[in-house]
Amino acid sequence: MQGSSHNVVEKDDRDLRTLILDRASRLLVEDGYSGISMRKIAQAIGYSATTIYHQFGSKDGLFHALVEEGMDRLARYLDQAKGDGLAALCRAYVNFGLENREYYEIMFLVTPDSVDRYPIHKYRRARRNLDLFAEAVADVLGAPSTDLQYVRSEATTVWAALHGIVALIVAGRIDRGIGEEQFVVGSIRRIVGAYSSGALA
Amino acid sequence: MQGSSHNVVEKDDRDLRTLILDRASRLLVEDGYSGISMRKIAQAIGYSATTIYHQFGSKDGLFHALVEEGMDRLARYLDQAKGDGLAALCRAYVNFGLENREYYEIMFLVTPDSVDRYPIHKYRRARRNLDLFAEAVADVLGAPSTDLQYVRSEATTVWAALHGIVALIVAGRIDRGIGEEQFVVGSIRRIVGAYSSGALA
DNA sequence: CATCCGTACTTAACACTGTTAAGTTCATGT
DNA sequence: ACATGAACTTAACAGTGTTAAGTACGGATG
Repeated sequence: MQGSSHNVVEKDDRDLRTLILDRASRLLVEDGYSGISMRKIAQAIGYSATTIYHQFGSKDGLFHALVEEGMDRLARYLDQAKGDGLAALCRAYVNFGLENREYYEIMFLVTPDSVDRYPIHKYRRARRNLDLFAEAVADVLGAPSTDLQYVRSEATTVWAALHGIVALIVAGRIDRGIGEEQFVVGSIRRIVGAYSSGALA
Repeated sequence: MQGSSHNVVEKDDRDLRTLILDRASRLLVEDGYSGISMRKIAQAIGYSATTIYHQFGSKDGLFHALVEEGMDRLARYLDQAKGDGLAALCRAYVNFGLENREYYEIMFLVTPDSVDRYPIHKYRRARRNLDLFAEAVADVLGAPSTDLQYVRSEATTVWAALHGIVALIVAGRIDRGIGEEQFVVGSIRRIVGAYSSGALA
């Protein structure tokens, strides 16, 4: 049924595509995810909403593209902290989340009902980001890089903890009596501590 | 402007109110948050949508009531594990999240754009739940119950880690190669470990 | 009895959303 | 000159939260 979209990406389409993405990104940052709509984006670029559909197929399509861009941004944060140890990597992750709240929202907070059929290949970026944590965790644990599954699981645990931190802060659910910076620093210290001091063999 | 709602809660209104809440809860569990709408709920109980507005003021009003109910459910889970140590409390939290995904979604995952002006008094329940963690953390740390602010902050760190676990699992973002149960158990062990083995004085 | 009044509820609309069928416009190739 | 197809638009559908206006009824008051 929906096989009508030819997925045409010719030379000139690139321009329109990036124009849409740029404006959408702008509006996303300004108004948050729930503040943007296909019509608003369309109006902002001077095209009709249907044009966006011709380019991205659906709002999810545009959504995915923005998520991808967010993953790249995150990767830049993490790459910069690469090699500086687990604590630095954790801090970089949290910094990304707090400094790019709207991107964090669409990347990890919003579930557009179609998260199940996310095109898997688009998650290579996400997995690569996780692998950065796996490396750092393996380092701290005195990695037997044989058991990759185990290291990945532990890296996911670290990621979950960090995600919890960012998610609660971004959602404004942390008690105001608790200083944000102190909370972040203290939490990361706990996370790293759980892996450093010979804990759990 | 919106001061027109008399907030009338007489005898008979209780029935209709709980009728709405029951059906809404049912639909929430069956269809998830995005699957319910005022009109659908109204149709399910044989009233017009406007009637729900007369009872709850807005979708957010109904939403808040459901969140409150969810907080009670969570409290029941946590109370059952009370006194059995931090690990048991953590496990109870995660179990609640995984066994009541739709409630967890509206409680901590969905941000209805008005999370800022949540009526604070409704968060007594939420804070009480957090206090249960504070107690358990204080126990494990060899509590100087003087520094309540510090204990609360550490309890929030634990909560954040647990929230991350549930959030990622519920959102289906954990790599399928990682066993859910093993992941949960391993993560909780790390969390408890971060506080038990004389870590961080 | 008749009138008023407020409660409980409904209908109908507004402005918005994502989405799509059915065009239209227009340059290009034959 | 004609056909093709790509690029783009208009107009609509079905749905959303929300609200103004109105109806029906029951009880109190003149």
